[in-house]
Amino acid sequence: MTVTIYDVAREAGVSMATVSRVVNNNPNVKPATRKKVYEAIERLGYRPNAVARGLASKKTTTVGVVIPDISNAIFAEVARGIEDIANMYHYNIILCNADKKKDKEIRVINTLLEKQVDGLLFMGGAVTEDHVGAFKSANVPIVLCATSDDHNVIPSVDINHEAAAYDAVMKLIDQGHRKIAMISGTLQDPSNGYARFQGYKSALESAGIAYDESLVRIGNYRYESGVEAMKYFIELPERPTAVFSATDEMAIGAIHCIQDSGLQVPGDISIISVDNSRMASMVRPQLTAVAQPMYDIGAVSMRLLTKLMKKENVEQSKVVLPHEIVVRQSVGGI
Amino acid sequence: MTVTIYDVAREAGVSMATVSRVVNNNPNVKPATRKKVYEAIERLGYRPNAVARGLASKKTTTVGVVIPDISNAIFAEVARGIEDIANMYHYNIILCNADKKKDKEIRVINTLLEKQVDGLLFMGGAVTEDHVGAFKSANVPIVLCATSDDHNVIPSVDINHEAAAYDAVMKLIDQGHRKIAMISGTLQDPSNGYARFQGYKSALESAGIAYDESLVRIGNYRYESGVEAMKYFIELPERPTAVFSATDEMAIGAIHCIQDSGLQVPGDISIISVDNSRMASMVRPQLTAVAQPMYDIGAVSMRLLTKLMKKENVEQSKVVLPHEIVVRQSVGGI
DNA sequence: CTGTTAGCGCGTTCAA
DNA sequence: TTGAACGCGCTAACAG
Repeated sequence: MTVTIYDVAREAGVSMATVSRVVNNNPNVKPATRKKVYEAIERLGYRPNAVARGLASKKTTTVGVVIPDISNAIFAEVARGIEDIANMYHYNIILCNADKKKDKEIRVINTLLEKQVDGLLFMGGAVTEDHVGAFKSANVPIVLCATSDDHNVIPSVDINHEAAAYDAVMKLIDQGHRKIAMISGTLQDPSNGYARFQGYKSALESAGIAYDESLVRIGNYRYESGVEAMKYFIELPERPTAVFSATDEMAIGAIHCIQDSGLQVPGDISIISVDNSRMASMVRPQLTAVAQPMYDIGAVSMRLLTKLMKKENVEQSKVVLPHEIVVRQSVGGI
Repeated sequence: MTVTIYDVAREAGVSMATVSRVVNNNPNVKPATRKKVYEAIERLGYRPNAVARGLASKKTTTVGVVIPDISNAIFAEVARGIEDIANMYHYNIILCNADKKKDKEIRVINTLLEKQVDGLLFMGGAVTEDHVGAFKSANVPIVLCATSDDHNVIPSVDINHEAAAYDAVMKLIDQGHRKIAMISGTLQDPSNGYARFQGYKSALESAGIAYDESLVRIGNYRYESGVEAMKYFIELPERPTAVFSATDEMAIGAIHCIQDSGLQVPGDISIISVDNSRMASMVRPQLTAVAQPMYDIGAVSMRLLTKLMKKENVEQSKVVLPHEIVVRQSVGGI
């Protein structure tokens, strides 16, 4: 039924070792022999069995990717960066959604490890002790991707979320805004949530603006929660003149909420966010945002992982990619 | 270093066959023995090697997914549907982007097959003879997902793209429009391109409207190409009163182009599209669109694949999911 | 440059 | 209910 390396060997009149050599591009094969083997392979339609190879060589050329949610544009972009680089280095990726749920994350990490992936890219919520434990039980390299690690012990690639948020809010302050609201993600989320919230607070603080709890709403990163939050802000006795959103999508919800209630962006209220997904230029007014280089985060972390897997020594195991503010039309002066 | 089933066997004082049985939940094990084995597993931190298991059992519990581009929201949604169901049936997925490029598709299909996936989900451009050849050389089930197959010989899950387009254009016609333009995808793309274009033409025809070549522009599915196409239409001596876009994203580009040139949607020009991605309600005016149930297409095709992999007999190997028109605000009467 | 021989870690008969 | 033994298809020494 299935044709094996042994069949090819017989067909070509050589040993299976020789077939293995030509299949793996080992130079120590006489061209004539190589040709014979290729012909036999062709004739038989031989396809190497990567599972057997994996068992024998202890390498699978596949890496595990745990991701919160592939249907989220941000993560999908990261995933594309990962896969492109993986592909370039002849790795395949096993993708697992874990929705930032700790138990699900631990579970998929384990099944990925059972599948003998050569490395693991982890994108998730908080990195807890249990995560670190699971990582340590693996004897393959791990890199955190767009995820922070308080313990600072696992290689990672990310932006500085707090600084990004700080810069965004500073932009608002520079334009003269003082009453600045924030649509945040859950504070349980270290990077997209907590860190960005901290950035917001410290920007206010460094401008001497008192932090006002009533000016912060927690959303779930989605469009609808952006409009909900904004609705709340608009109904405030003294409504903010600007709002900082932790994500583009919530920002777009906020913009539409403002417009739907007869106000103008940025005329009445300015909006800024962090992400700069492709959607940012797909709104009117176009969204001013701090750019988070998602594709690059994916690509760089995969590249780092390849180095780790090859046991090359890396100078920098914690890389922080730069962010920059992309000025479009949603922020105005006061 | 790595603890194997043999180590566990020794630790528990049983044979490796017994360990294998408890790991695989074989009922023929005395509870006391089972307990001993579990304890040994715990003590040693044993993790079954799925590669070895795959070689021995000839099943990997992983399926291959070839997808055009995971960073495209539409496909990302399908992928999520796939992964959720895969997960439910304890499969993992290896994801490969192939950008609808034939040679890349063939290549990844082959590496996926080398990796001994138990099944394959194919989402791509045209299904050529070469594709069919590759599929046949596999001795695992394949299902086409959101992709059509002219030869009609491979199991598939999709909507009827032509009918969806027809319905969309009919909606416009029902509102009194006669001068209806189309922003199409490339006609080389069977489903998103050619089929939707055919639907457009046949809707016109059934309404007795002459087809006008100058009213069709080919885009690349992206936002920018939507604004390009619309710019062209607006500058026409007699501009259309409605436009049908093959995708949401191009439709949103068209809406913004119209608005940026001082016209109104739907006051001056109506817009309708096929997709109904989450973005459709993230524009003003909100986009009227024919809904393509992407998540379901993914979920159903994965479900179908599980049946095929279990050799259950399926009644319907070509499933066409229903589409429906979601009326929002971008279409008006004339 | 080529062939022989051991495993890789596990599932699966077949006996007991 | 349990164990012994074989083989899955291939890589990796080691010889020659």
